[in-house]
Amino acid sequence: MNPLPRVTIRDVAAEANVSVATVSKVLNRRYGVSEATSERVNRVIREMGYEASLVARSLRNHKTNVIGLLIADFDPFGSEVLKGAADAVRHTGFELVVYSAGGRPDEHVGWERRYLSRLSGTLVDGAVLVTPTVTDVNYGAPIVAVDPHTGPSGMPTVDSDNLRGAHLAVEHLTGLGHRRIAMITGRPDLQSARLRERGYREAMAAAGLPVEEDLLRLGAYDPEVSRDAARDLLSRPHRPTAIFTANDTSAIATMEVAAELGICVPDDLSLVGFDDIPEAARTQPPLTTVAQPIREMGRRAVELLVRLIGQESLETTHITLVTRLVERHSTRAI
Amino acid sequence: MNPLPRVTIRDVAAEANVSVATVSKVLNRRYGVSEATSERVNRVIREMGYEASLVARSLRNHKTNVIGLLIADFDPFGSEVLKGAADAVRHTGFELVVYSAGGRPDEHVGWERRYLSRLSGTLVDGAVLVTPTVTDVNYGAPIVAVDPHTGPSGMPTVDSDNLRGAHLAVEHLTGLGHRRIAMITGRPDLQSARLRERGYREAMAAAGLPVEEDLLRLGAYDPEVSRDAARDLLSRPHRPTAIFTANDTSAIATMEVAAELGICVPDDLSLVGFDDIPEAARTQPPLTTVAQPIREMGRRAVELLVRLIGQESLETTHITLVTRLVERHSTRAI
DNA sequence: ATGAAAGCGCTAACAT
DNA sequence: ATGTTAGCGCTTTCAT
Repeated sequence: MNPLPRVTIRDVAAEANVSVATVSKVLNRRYGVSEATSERVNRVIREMGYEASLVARSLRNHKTNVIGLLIADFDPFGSEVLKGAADAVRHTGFELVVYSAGGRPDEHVGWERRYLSRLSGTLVDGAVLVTPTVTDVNYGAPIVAVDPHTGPSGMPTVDSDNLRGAHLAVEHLTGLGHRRIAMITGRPDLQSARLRERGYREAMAAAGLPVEEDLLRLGAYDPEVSRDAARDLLSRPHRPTAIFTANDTSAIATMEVAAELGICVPDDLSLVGFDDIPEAARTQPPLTTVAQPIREMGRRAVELLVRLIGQESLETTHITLVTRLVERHSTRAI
Repeated sequence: MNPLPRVTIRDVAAEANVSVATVSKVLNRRYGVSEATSERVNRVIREMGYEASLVARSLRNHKTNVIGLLIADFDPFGSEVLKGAADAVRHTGFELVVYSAGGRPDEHVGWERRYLSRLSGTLVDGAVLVTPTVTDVNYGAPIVAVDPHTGPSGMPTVDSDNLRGAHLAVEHLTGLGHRRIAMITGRPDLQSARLRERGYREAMAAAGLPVEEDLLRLGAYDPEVSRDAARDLLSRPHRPTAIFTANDTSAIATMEVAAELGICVPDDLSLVGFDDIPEAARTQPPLTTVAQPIREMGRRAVELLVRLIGQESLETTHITLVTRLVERHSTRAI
């Protein structure tokens, strides 16, 4: 029952009556091993169930064939990026390992930085950072950021066109005749959230509509905060006829609050989200939202990273994917 | 732009004019370093942004404080287990790293075995295996299996009461007056799937209903295979009035096929799934299903593993969680 | 209080 | 064809 000690290359060497160097050569298919020896060593390897230690190997080589993905939380956005990355990695000969922040809030900011320095050059050949808080550092290995908190820095980045997405959302609403359009905003520390808010303001202005600051409420990409925001917005005497939320999670929270208040979506209130997470298609009514190709962002990030690792010279290291409006049933003409 | 070489303990030592041993002592808060030296070293560490390499450290110590989670695929089940595990790990002082199978089919069976031997004793102190194909091996580190393919072996296991869950599903259907109840089965290589099928047969028998072999179709826990199964079942002249599917993914596929065929759920067809993945609550109509506490399975697996790593002596290493019927709107009395 | 040196498991020069 | 050896970055005796 007690864990057996690991079988090491020395055990194999001893058992096969050769040196560890020979075993290593067999392992790595190097030349200079006779057919007979090679076969014998392989047999012993199989018999003993030996596998080279990834750790020891990493320490020696500086190539591991694994790419890391660092993610703060397994929220819907992160999970989708993850799936896309897992998908892309299949065709690359790399393996994927995922690190999640331990979760202690005090360790939150900059956690990817610590992880990275501990891993890079050793355990991973490069890493994808999902919504990282830091983007300014030069690590020991290539890094690609997906939807970073701060705007494009020197770091290779995959994001989507948040500004245009917000335009699309608001234009859809104004096109439907809405004029009192509120917004539940995202996390002010995130570039994506700021762009979505800017898009809202620009599109309102373009439609000749005044932006009433009172109609902007912080949702912080968080269900609870968004519920409060929605409750505030919807329990006013002169409430907005439409709400644009900075992400789908906020929209879903808003929908729930509306239901509690007896406000019918879309009859009494139009709602547009952002992201198009899988859940958005399954709300009641299904949510009209701005789709970001989240999985594709994960996929592209891995592809970019692999090329970076391979030292390919790239025309550009900033990829911005298009956003588009997905009209479902949470909006209606006024 | 080119990645800087890693800062190593030697760089720090050189910069601080001490030996690497001293730096190591400072790092690990060992006694025998003067206050002054310690402070100086710490300053240099901060200035250089040094972090000890996880790899080198693992190779030396044989304790890493990280637990691994091995998962074949980020499917809904696996993702939920992952969330539960990530949750539980927060309170343990361990860190979680997730490995996903590369995905090449030829490498599929037994992939967790290879990973495990490469990691154990070095990179992770123990591992959680999600729906592993092998359960019979003694590795270098503690292992906990979640919903293993084969039945309980010697390996510590977390699963749920699949047999009782299937009973619940079929009893619900027979209680509603259904008699022609079909089943779309799971993957025959999985213990869980076999138990669900056995439960179906037992409950049918208990209700005095004959099991027509023709009413059993393979769904393999796979959307595509399940669609075919559903199409076959539903396009017969004398079709079943109810279908019990081995998991929710199959149920959702069946629901889609029913819609295509103009068969109304639940009016023309009652449907019961298994798992209660998040998607199940959001189908149209919402799916009646047997809930497994998937996240809790992940949580319990981590808890069990941590105790195993800590050498605690346990009363039992097999945890079976209860399943329960969640009645939503995909079933109706005949 | 500090440092020299051995060694964790492995690979790659460099012998033989 | 095979073996010897150095060294990857770190921790830990064991000197000094």
